[in-house]
Amino acid sequence: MSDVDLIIERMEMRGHRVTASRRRVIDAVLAQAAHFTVDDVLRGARKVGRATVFRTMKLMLDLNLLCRILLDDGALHYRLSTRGHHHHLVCRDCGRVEDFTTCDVKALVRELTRSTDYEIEGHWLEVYGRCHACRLLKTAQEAAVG
Amino acid sequence: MSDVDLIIERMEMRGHRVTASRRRVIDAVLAQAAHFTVDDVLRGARKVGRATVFRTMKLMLDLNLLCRILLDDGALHYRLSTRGHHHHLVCRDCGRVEDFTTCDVKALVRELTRSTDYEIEGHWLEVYGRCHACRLLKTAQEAAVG
DNA sequence: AACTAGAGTGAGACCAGATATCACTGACGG
DNA sequence: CCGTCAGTGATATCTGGTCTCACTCTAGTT
Repeated sequence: MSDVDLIIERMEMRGHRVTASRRRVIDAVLAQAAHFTVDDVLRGARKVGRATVFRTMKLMLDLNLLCRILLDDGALHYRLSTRGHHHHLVCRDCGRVEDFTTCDVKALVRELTRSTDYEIEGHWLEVYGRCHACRLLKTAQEAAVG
Repeated sequence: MSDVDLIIERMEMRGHRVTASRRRVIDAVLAQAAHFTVDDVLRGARKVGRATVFRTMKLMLDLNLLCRILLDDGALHYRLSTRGHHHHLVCRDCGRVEDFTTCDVKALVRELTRSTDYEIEGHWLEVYGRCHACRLLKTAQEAAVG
């Protein structure tokens, strides 16, 4: 099943109509890079009204078809997401993103529960770094200069 | 040393003047609850210009006197912070915050480095839950209804 | 004490991301 | 075929934040 079909199916499953406008937004979202802003989608879905783009993206967020990704400067971007709970490893240079699910927070949750007496219900984790390609590039540049 | 003095000292140490306007912003920040928006500070520092409030808070952010805290709805709030790297455990009901530093991400970093070949440089972690008081309140309310 | 460079200020314009309003459209069930 | 209601889009508005620019204040220099 293609991404488009999956998205459409999930929307219909929840009783939402897949109109021409929504379809255009979905197409524009699928055409984006690893992560993007609403504005990027707006530019990619020309004939669709601003409000509808925001509404459709919020809907996709609610249906877990999109997720948000926090850049290290505090900006929130969007990203396609067809799975559930996961985190992001973002390359600070090129913006490339790897999803990962192995956040072993059990130990942390246990300790926090004990020390603070909170009932812990969720967490948000983003990891930042530099991907292999960008690291190679950087060392090559440094070698050229030095 | 009081919080005010600490903040003033750190500002002066870095060559920034502590003017009357900045002083008013600092006072307004110190008067806030666990976390707050720029707008809250704006309301608390009446005679100071909007731009100056933003500038001063950014300065305090740069000097690690403030930190940002990501609420689970994606909103970014500010919080007083006199220490370095730490994370937040936020109560979803009352907004109370506990700081903690024990984020044992070493294992995660090792695994991600191995599996993705990124050089990992940083992370952002927020934990959400319900504090003891809010839990008590909730169970009391449920008992009253049921 | 007067001078001056430069940090800091504030009113206001502007910008981006997002929501609210409201008249309209168009798809579907009866 | 009609009524209903989800969805649409133009537009206004809001919020969080930056930019600009003329101004002020202050610390250091003569």
